[in-house]
Amino acid sequence: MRGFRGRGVPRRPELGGARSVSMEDRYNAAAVEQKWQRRWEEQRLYDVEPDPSRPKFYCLEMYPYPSGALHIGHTRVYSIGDLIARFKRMNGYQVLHPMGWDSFGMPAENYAIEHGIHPAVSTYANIDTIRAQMRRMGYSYDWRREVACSHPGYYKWTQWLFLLLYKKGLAYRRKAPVNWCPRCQTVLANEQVEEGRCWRCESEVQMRDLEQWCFRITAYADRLLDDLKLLDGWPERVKTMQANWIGRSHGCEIDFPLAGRDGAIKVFTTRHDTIFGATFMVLAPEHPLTLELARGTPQEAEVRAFVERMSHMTQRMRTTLNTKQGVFTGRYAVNPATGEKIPIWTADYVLMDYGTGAIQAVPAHDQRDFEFARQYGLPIRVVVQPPGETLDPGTMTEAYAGEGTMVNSGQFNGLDSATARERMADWLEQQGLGRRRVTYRLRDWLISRQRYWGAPIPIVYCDRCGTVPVPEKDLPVLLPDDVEFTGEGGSPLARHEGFVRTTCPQCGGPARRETDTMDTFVDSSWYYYRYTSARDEHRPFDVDAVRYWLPVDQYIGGIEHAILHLLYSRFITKVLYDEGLVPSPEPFQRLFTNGMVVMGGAKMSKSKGNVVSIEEVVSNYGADTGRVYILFAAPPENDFEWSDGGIAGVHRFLQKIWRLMQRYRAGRDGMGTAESGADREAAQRIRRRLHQTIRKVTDDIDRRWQFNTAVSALMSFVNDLQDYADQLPAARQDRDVWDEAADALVRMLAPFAPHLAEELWEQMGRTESVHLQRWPSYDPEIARDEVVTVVLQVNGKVRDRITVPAGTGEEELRRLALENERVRALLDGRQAARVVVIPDRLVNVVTAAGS
RNA sequence: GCGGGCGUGGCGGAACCGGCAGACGCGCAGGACUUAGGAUCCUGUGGGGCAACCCGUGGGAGUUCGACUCUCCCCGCCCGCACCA
Repeated sequence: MRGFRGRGVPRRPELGGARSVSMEDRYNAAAVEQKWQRRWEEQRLYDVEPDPSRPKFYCLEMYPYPSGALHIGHTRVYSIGDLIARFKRMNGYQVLHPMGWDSFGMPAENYAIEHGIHPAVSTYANIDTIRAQMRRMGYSYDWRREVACSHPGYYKWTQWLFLLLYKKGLAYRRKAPVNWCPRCQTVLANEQVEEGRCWRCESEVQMRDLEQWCFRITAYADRLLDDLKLLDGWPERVKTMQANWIGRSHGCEIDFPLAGRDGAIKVFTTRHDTIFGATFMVLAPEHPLTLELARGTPQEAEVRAFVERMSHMTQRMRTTLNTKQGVFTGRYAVNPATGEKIPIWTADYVLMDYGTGAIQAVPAHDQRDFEFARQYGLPIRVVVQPPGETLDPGTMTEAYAGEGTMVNSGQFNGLDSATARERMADWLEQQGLGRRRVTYRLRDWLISRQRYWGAPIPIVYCDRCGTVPVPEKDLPVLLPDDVEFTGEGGSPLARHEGFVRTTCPQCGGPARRETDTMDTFVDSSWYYYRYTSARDEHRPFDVDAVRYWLPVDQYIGGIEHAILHLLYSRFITKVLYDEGLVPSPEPFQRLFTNGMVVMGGAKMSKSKGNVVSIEEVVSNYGADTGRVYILFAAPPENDFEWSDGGIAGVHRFLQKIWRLMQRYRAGRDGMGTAESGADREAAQRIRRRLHQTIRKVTDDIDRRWQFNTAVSALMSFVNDLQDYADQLPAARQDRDVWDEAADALVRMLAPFAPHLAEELWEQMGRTESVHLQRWPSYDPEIARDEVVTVVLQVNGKVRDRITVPAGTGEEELRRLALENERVRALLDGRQAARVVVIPDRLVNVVTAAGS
């Protein structure tokens, strides 16, 4: 493959004397990287402003939570993003490439509780550390646009956003059951509950109803689902996850009248076709009717005890019990289809916050109802018969949930179940018994946090005026600095009298502030707008700037945000879009979810002690080596295993380029014009390989997103170039070809190894940064192979290879194949039954059918 | 259980539209240079066989002149969701 190697030609002829290169023999990454980082900063090389005369490209990586230090996983995301940003810049785009900090959140507050260091102090120290590390990696951010969501200049506008939603009726307060730790006196997020216990003090977590602020994301459920169709540039996987999360289902809401008293129980079902098979009903334990119905029945005490027991159990605890539990309420309802009296139960498998919190139980056709019926001896009635089978309630071992023919269903008997679903919906609506309904799995977004380190919710409670939003002119509602972090007794804000006590913006009377802060996902749901005018003090963002830059052309981040952050951002964007503040209904045109970096098979994490420090990589090999390695080690969507050997190999590659370029510079004056046949051919071959490499690298970056193969293409080309330098004395090498190759190679290197490329570029006598140059283009004519290897097969097996001019015709190839010695020997006098010719690729000689 | 993805040398991976399996790199072996090498360079490196050749992309079938690639079944691993009515 490497055409020039291994032919016994003396190695390394003069070419300026490879061993006597007067410049540094080795690339000194530390010195060069520092030099250029300083210069880029002095020149404000990566600052960018809108330029309507040029196409824009908004390249965004998910902003990080500023934990102690940058780790390898981070650098993967940023190295990919920086590659794309630099590549697009070199292709003539005006590239917005900003960075900021998701700097509110619980870890800083917990750190404060444990170490007595104020979250603001530790957070800003961490930011300084990470920013410095990012600079050492050489990422091309416009740092003037840096945002930190914990900065009052930022959260003022997060509060503005809250008020906007409040005004639109999309922010509201409601009682919601939450995980509550009685010892810590605070709410816990689901992920902070481990097997029913508080992660910090191991107390048993309770369910508690608390007043909570919510965003009405469910009002956008349809649009969030339907607009997924607009997102061509998103991974199917993420779209599927969002669609499942939203969980739209079409069905009916049906009223089941109570027997012997007024009132009815509303249920939601997607299988209203099975209503004739509803032999009992089940209410969620939390359903408001559960206790009410049981009152005065012999079952009252039992129901009361059951509901009480369930109230302490989280959803997770209920689910992990494999058996369903329930009790009879002592009351009956009337099946509106059959007129029968059916018992009303309450059970743990019915959830209050889905549908209506009550179900019609059709044990023959729902597996959960079936299990429950078998366990408690409730009747089972088949109303859908599967094709070619007759179900018998007595012998069934599981529910039949599929389609079939209606039986035991009055006037609907004989219909197929899909048709029956439509007819019965019509019938229910005509009879006033029910109505078609769409239900979602998606819940409203609970944004209250009983925590200090977040954006205060800008609401005031006044005895006279009630709930009053803080006027926009009074924003931001500042977080007080002087609070105590004890870890006991809930939010420090609630105990801070100076914060809580205020006056009502409406009547001027005494009032109390809301002490909950917002979920950090609110902060991150709009930060990509703030980048467009990060220091604007008068509005959340400059609408014109947003119109120029948005939507984000490429968003890059981990799969862990497939639902949360990405769904919330889409929601907030739609709210802003409806206000006419942003130009598109979707924030992120294309989304890329990169794989993790693992070590010893496990995700790198401090607690596992398998963290590779980025400092170590930079000081051992330099930032460029780290960047190229991370791009080369695996396709960007794969997880990959960090390997010390692998990074050393990449370092060798960069050193090899350095040495080769020093040889080129030293030997350049002695080079010629490669006129003789063999020399001409060698030079042309290099030129062809160069143009092929440009084609490959460009396509790999731009279309295929296969940076690993782009790097390997560069490696191959460098190998070829080195062979060329090794095989011929300088005088026989072509200076023009060398100049063209060196120029294009350094340009292509620029997005991968920006410091090395910049240094080489300067050495070549260029005065303007390589990062402001155009990406090299290739000439398809020059890239075209002149000769190709054509494979000769006999009955599909490779028997020989021949070299022919590219574009050799079918007839000629057939002739060459049939005349080929090896082919003839294998044919052994037999006739070719068929000859398949694929020009420039292969000839397959087939002797007989089926052989 | 449901949904999605993935199985290729000792390792990471390549093979883009059905056409040379293993590019590029790591590792390993041998060699050159060297006081030295953890620098650099050269050669070799899927398995079997002296060779012709045979086998080989998780396993089995199928379609095809031809399958890592397409279809079906099975096995294994990973991810997501999980009592959502």
